[in-house]
Amino acid sequence: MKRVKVSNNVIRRLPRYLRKLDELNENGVSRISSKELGEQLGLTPSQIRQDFSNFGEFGQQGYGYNVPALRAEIAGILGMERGFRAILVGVGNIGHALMDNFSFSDCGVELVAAFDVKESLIGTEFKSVPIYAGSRLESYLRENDVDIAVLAVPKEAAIRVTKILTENGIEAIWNFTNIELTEPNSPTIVENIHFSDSLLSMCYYVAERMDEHAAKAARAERTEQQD
Amino acid sequence: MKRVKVSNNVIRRLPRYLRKLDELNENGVSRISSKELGEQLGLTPSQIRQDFSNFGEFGQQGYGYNVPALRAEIAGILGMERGFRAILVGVGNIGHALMDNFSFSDCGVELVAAFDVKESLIGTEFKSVPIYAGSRLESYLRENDVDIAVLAVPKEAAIRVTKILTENGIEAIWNFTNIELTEPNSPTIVENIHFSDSLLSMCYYVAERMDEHAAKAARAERTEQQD
DNA sequence: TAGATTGTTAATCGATTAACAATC
DNA sequence: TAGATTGTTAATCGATTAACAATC
Repeated sequence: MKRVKVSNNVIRRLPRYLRKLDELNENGVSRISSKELGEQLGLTPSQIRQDFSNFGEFGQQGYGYNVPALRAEIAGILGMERGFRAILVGVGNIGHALMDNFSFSDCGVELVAAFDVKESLIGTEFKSVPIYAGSRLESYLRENDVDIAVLAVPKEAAIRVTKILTENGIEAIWNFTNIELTEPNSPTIVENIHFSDSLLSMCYYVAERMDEHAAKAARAERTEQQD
Repeated sequence: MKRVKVSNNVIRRLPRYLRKLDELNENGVSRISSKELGEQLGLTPSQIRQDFSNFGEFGQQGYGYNVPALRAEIAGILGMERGFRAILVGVGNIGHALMDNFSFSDCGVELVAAFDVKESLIGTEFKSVPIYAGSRLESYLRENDVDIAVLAVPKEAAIRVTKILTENGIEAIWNFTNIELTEPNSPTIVENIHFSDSLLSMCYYVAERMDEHAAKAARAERTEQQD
């Protein structure tokens, strides 16, 4: 059982560990030390051992970690065996891309239904997930056990839909809209995928890099003139 | 000019400031204090002032910050006025969704071309962005000035395409594939959008919440039995 | 001028890294 | 047994928060 509050930084590293362990598994590696794992992930062995020790003792002195066993532990910590049920609200571009490409089941999540207002979609199925009318969202939530809502509606509809979701007891919202959903007082868990935030952060680093290059070139220029 | 290395945490907050300032602007708010901004974003006033002070003095004692001016400063810091040029590699589900829905120009980035191997797409345009054959990627990079590549190809093609991109001097890769692109030695900037990492982190918090509820219920149960 | 609020220095807090005894 | 590597305690480092003089 988890006792102490584990920091967000640690939680964010867990999926990376999981992915690396899956990769090791595929390559037939069944055993790994924190030193080796650290090198492959760009982390210190200390950090890795500290991270794991938040949840238990998964290794063995003199040996390291058993890859499949550690993988199973982390999957358990992340709740992948709990069979969380999700619905998708908004089957537009991004919603459709998620249904088609993204493997919810690889994350241990079951996508049970989708909702949209577009007449041509309502009543159809995609990859055996039924698409219902948006107007049925509220009654569906009341009548079914749903943990997670994937919010992929247009910006204008986001607030209205969020209200329906939170008022009908959804645990968590995976937010693909570009609005700030996180409310200070709300008990609903919100996880944002903000494409523009991600791109802009990257742009900062590109700009920084270019400035460094320019500064270096300017210095070289000055040095040359001095000769 | 930027002198000191600014921490990643600060950089990740900049796009949030930007979004909030845009919202304030739309609502006709032209002036804000760090106290008020902090309340709206769930940050301390101290942190906000510290963040900004990494880049300059944007406020005024006794007054606060001018919203449009601060917005412009942050946009500048993020490199939004530099006219970075991007290409999209892979016009599948997610690539197409980005072309259709995502506003590159809102981030100050110009999407100049897209590439795919699908015959029916090659030679067409989408929203006035030309789609070329994947085989033309390398020559395009040599002949054109491109800063950013948006990588939205299937998993299997990711490594091969990344090699072409890095060998032809791309500055940064916005990675939508689920593979770990970050190489320790590579000079290429990589920004990952890992859907599954995001969903799994969220699942952890959902699981934690449920465990807390269960524990509370169990405690209540025991208390009742004692009576 | 008086009140408000900045930018910055100092204090605190938390996360990462180092060290090491325990033990496989 | 000897070597390797863990889990954990202590030390360091960095980020956040608090305090306050400067000043609009």
